[in-house]
Amino acid sequence: MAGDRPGRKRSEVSRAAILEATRDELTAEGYDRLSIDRIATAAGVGKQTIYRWYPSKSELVADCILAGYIVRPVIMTPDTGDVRRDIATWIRSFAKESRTPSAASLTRAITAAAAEDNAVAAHYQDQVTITQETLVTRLRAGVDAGQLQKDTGVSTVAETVVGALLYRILTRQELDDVFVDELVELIFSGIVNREER
Amino acid sequence: MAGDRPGRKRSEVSRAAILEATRDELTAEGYDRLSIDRIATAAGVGKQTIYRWYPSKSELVADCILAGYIVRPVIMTPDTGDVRRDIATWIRSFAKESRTPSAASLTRAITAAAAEDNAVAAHYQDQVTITQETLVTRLRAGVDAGQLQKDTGVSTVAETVVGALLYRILTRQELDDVFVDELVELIFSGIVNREER
Amino acid sequence: MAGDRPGRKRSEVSRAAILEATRDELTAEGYDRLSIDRIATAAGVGKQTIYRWYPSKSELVADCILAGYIVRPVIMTPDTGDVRRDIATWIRSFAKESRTPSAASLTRAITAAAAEDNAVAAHYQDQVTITQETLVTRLRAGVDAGQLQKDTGVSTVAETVVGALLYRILTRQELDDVFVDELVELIFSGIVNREER
Amino acid sequence: MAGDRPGRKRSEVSRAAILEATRDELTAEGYDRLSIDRIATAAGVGKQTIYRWYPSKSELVADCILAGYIVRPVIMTPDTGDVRRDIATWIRSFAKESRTPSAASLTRAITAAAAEDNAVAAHYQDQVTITQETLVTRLRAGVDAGQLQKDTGVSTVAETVVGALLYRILTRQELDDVFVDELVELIFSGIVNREER
DNA sequence: AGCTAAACGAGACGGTACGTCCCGTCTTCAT
DNA sequence: ATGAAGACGGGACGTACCGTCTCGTTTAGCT
Repeated sequence: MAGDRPGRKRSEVSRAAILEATRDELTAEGYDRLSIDRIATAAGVGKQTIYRWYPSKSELVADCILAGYIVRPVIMTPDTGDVRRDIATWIRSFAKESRTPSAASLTRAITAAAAEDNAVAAHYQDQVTITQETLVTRLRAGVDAGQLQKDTGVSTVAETVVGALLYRILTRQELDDVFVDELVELIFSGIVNREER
Repeated sequence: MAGDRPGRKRSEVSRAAILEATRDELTAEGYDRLSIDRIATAAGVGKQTIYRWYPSKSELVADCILAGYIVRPVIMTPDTGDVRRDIATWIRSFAKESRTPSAASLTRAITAAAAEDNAVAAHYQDQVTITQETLVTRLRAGVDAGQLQKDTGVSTVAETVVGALLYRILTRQELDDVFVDELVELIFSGIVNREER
Repeated sequence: MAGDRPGRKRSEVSRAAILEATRDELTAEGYDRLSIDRIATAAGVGKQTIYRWYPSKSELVADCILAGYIVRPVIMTPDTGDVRRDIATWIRSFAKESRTPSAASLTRAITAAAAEDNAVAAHYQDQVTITQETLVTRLRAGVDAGQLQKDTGVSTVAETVVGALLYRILTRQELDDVFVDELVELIFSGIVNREER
Repeated sequence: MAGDRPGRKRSEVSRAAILEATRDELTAEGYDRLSIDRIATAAGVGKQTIYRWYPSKSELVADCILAGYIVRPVIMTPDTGDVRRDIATWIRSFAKESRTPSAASLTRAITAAAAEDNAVAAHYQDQVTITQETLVTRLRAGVDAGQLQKDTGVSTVAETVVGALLYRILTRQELDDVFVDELVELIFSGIVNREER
């Protein structure tokens, strides 16, 4: 069989401890100030056990994301039949959850990590895609129901929404109701003045 | 007179050398791997000369932005009378410029810096605001001309556009024509299906 | 019968491989830089197989000496009837053999080991004693033959000779003919001037 | 002028602290178990300050000897006119001093160091030479006074005496009166039986 | 012209963290 | 039961940088 090599197996206990410690450090200190020494100590693990599995700080963070230690809780939206209301609810939930200081700082940290490293960026992308899934699904249902235009670039819309929200988080601006409302209005109605057409 | 203290004056040659070296390091290595020692050596300057003026890495980067060493070239748009065409042109220019590898990596580095540090974030915000200025001005003109809706949240629109573009840069996705076109369509027309109203 | 326990018996092949690898490491690197990991790899043996039999680095080296992997070839001297000539021959042989670079470095390594560790020192002492044996025997024969003084502290003489030789090896001085001749003269005749008595 | 380089000067306080800590570690742990980390901590010094001046553990120990932090107190001998008595006194003093546990362990450590490293060996040699100086001087005076044979290889005698003593220290044998007396007898009278000539 | 003082390059300092090597132990599979 | 393979918690290695602190030197304003 494949995995029947001799030698001790990888300790899942250690793996979990390392990833938890990494997430905590990331939240508390940010990506820039991550310290492998500190993570090892906090996880009660030898440094080599970290380096054995992760060639670099970024791979560690990447696995942290992959293993689901750094997740925005997936936001669900009921399908009330009114797309705009449902999407607005989703955005409002996201905004609310983002106002938690620790969530915001973890988001900033992980975004910085993604910005600086290719490997992290890939996993980050996957993770955000999952977050967007509900949004995309609801939008698609709206298209099918004829409420949204047939040729709507559903994923572009989702990305634009998430991009706008992340931008506010990164620049440390409030995700307040005014912004959310304007964003929803923008997304749905656009800015063209149709009265004078 | 103020500032007429005795002693040697701050060397502008050194200041410029430091900021240039910082920008180069930032482009090449990213914010995370910035090294003051290396900057000092590259700039041919003693470390103390850096620390005399910048209490920390982030302040240095902040001044680097402030002094215009890290700028996206301000993109101008002619007012052809057609708002949508003009905005599309602006976005397309931004996208094109962002496809330069060094511009993209510098953008990522500085965004990471902003994500991790408050002081940088503030200057970053200012800088992006300047970048958005043309966009905002053109949009406002469109509103005045009656082409756009009166209550358009002009700066929210600008932020959403920039947010979406930055998001693509951060996640290392192509800023291709399809995305740009869909973004423009989204911004102007929204996604609601007006046929079946 | 004793030792008839169940299970696989200790592999003499492994034991030999370990001791040989230890001797080689010792010669090449010295006691200070001995590495159990490297020995295990070189011997094609698991580390545990070493630790099962040797509680520490020093015990390993001690057994290495005990098992005769680290020996100065026993120097024999014919009994020509002339003690002084025979002893001189012995010393000259020892000196010659010590001029081999690998023999010298192994001697230094093992001496360092003995200096730093009690257990090694004991075995070292035994080993040197064996080396001295021929010397002591020949000296004793000389005493019996009336050529040497009756109350000669035979083992003190042997130790002094060996001590002097080792001292030259440790300090990396040549064991040249001049030194050997002076040593022999010293041992046999002493330094007192008998002419003017 | 020569030494007018820019930059902060080497801290003599740190140098002294490092050498003292090294000597203490050497006495307590031996050469093999020397730890630069521990020395740095004990000396209240950054590790780099050690590595800046000493490329390796052995260079550090070498400077420690050179700077006189590891010395056997120089043993003086009055010239009573009786060479044998004076030399015996010297040896007895050396033996007595060597019975101090810390002196013995430091001697063993430094001898191990000399055995394993060329650079240390050179300085060690110098240091021992100084120790032997008194001995050599007294012997030479004995030769001049006609008490010793004219062609006595004075330094070979000194080396043999010291070599024999060090050998006993290395192998952890007592430097008792019996040994000392036999050594003195051997050195002065040799072992040849003159009665029956 | 001489004095005082700030800024400069250079570089040593006490430290923190890095990524690697090795220690001695423990676990797993194969013989 | 023994053995090789190899992961584990931990200690030390030698290096890179941090931010601070002297140094000798240069440049300015003030007397």
